Amino acid sequence: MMRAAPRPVESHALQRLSALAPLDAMSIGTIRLALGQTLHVRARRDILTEGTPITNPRMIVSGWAARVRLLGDGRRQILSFLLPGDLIGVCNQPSPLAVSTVTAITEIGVCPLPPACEAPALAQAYTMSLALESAYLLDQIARLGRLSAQERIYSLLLEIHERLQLNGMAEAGAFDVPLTQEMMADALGLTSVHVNRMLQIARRQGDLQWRNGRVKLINPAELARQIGRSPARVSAVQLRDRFRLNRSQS
Amino acid sequence: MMRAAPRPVESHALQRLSALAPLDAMSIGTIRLALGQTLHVRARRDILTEGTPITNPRMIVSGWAARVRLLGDGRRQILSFLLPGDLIGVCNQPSPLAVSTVTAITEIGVCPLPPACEAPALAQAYTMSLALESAYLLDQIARLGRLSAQERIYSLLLEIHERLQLNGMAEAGAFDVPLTQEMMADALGLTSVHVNRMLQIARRQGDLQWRNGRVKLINPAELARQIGRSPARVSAVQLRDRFRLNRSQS
DNA sequence: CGCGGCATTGAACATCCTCAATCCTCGTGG
DNA sequence: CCACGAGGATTGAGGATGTTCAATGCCGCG
Repeated sequence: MMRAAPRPVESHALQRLSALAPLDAMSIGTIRLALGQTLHVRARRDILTEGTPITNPRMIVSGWAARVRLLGDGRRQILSFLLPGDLIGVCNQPSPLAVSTVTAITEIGVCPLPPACEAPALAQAYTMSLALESAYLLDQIARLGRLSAQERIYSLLLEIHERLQLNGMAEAGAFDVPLTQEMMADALGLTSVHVNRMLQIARRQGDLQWRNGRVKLINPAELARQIGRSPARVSAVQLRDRFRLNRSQS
Repeated sequence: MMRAAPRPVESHALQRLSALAPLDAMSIGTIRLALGQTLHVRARRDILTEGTPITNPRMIVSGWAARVRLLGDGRRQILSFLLPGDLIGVCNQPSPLAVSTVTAITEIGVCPLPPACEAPALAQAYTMSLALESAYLLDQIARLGRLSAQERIYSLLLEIHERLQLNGMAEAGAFDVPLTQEMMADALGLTSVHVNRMLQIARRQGDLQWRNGRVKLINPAELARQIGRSPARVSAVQLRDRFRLNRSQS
């Protein structure tokens, strides 16, 4: 499913962390060390199971994963997507349990969380990451609770766009999205049939293109305005490098 | 709206914290000190505004608040409810911004967060509290995404029941809920009209009673089974005192 | 008594779902 | 090179679940 990546794939996680906090050489060294221990997990494999003790915090290096909740009767809700640079199982409780199952969507690279004990900048980045993660969870709640199907789709794609920009995986509104319509549906509280229909409308209206797993938002800013979405902000300190790659667009 | 409480009202926050982690005398002293500085906020007042810098972390002492997201056109989503013992604006970022507006639902008592720097047990309790909070956010996502209106109502009431048990505000499946049907609707992604209809069915089926702001779940365990809900668990260490007050029931 | 806020009701309607068939694409094996 | 199979996308028809709008009831309070 995943072909060889066109560029050094580990760089995305590093780019994200260094966008979350200014990293010193020490931190970067620690990160590289951890990246060297990256292991790969096949698509569809669980890498964490709800209710299970969390042994080791990790970081997504490449590929996409999803936090999932299963309901006894087969219904499934994707709580959030995990992209390169996102953290897994980070918390400082004594005997933490996973609060959700995490499943690999594509084949993914996962490395142990670079230890932050001697790198305050890293700890800083993790704090920001957690804050962002929880902000996106709140967005997801508002999305499911109060947006129409069409709006939910735009909102989710805009979020993904925003997050992929942070780690350098999006350019000029275009980015890879290895999701089936059914996964979109499971994330958005819809059925795949309905997602399909709404996507067709979106394409017909010229709001986006979606071919071969690649999405292009024709006018992200306008879309965001239209559904009243503003980028997630969790700190008065500006995230670095954001939108750097997208100056060209409008 | 709020009458004088029948019992020492500050005890609920304390009870919650000590259920989250075993507190030493030092911690309890710190808490009492903070409780002494409790200020009151009128119902409907905002105590935090989305996008605004967070100045001081606080704790709910009495009453209910809600984390809210407003959509430009008047749509409103309640992200979560804040009950006595819940924390507000806790995070260790440098310049944190509020990610959601917090509004008082009833008149509430709020005190500064008891400082945990010299009380590791307190820090522990806060960590648990944050973990629980995020677990409940995930529940909320699954609720909005994949449950029917009827199931959402049961699920939310069960969550509230569970949380009120933790801080000693529920007994034998009965507890005060100062919510209008419209607030329920805003939390559940429904309209108040529909909440009304579903509640009538629930009452008619003998699943619950709801009079004068007091809810009684006739058979919480059976309800939970029916919608496939299990209590939130974030740590392998058992929360203390849970259900202590409810041995009588079934 | 009259007012305000909330709960309740009805009828018409929109959105989204279900079920099932069909199409498309792509990789496999003959 | 082509038939085949699998997974995903697309389509249609009918139906369920929730919404909208507007009226009415209820109840505590000044």
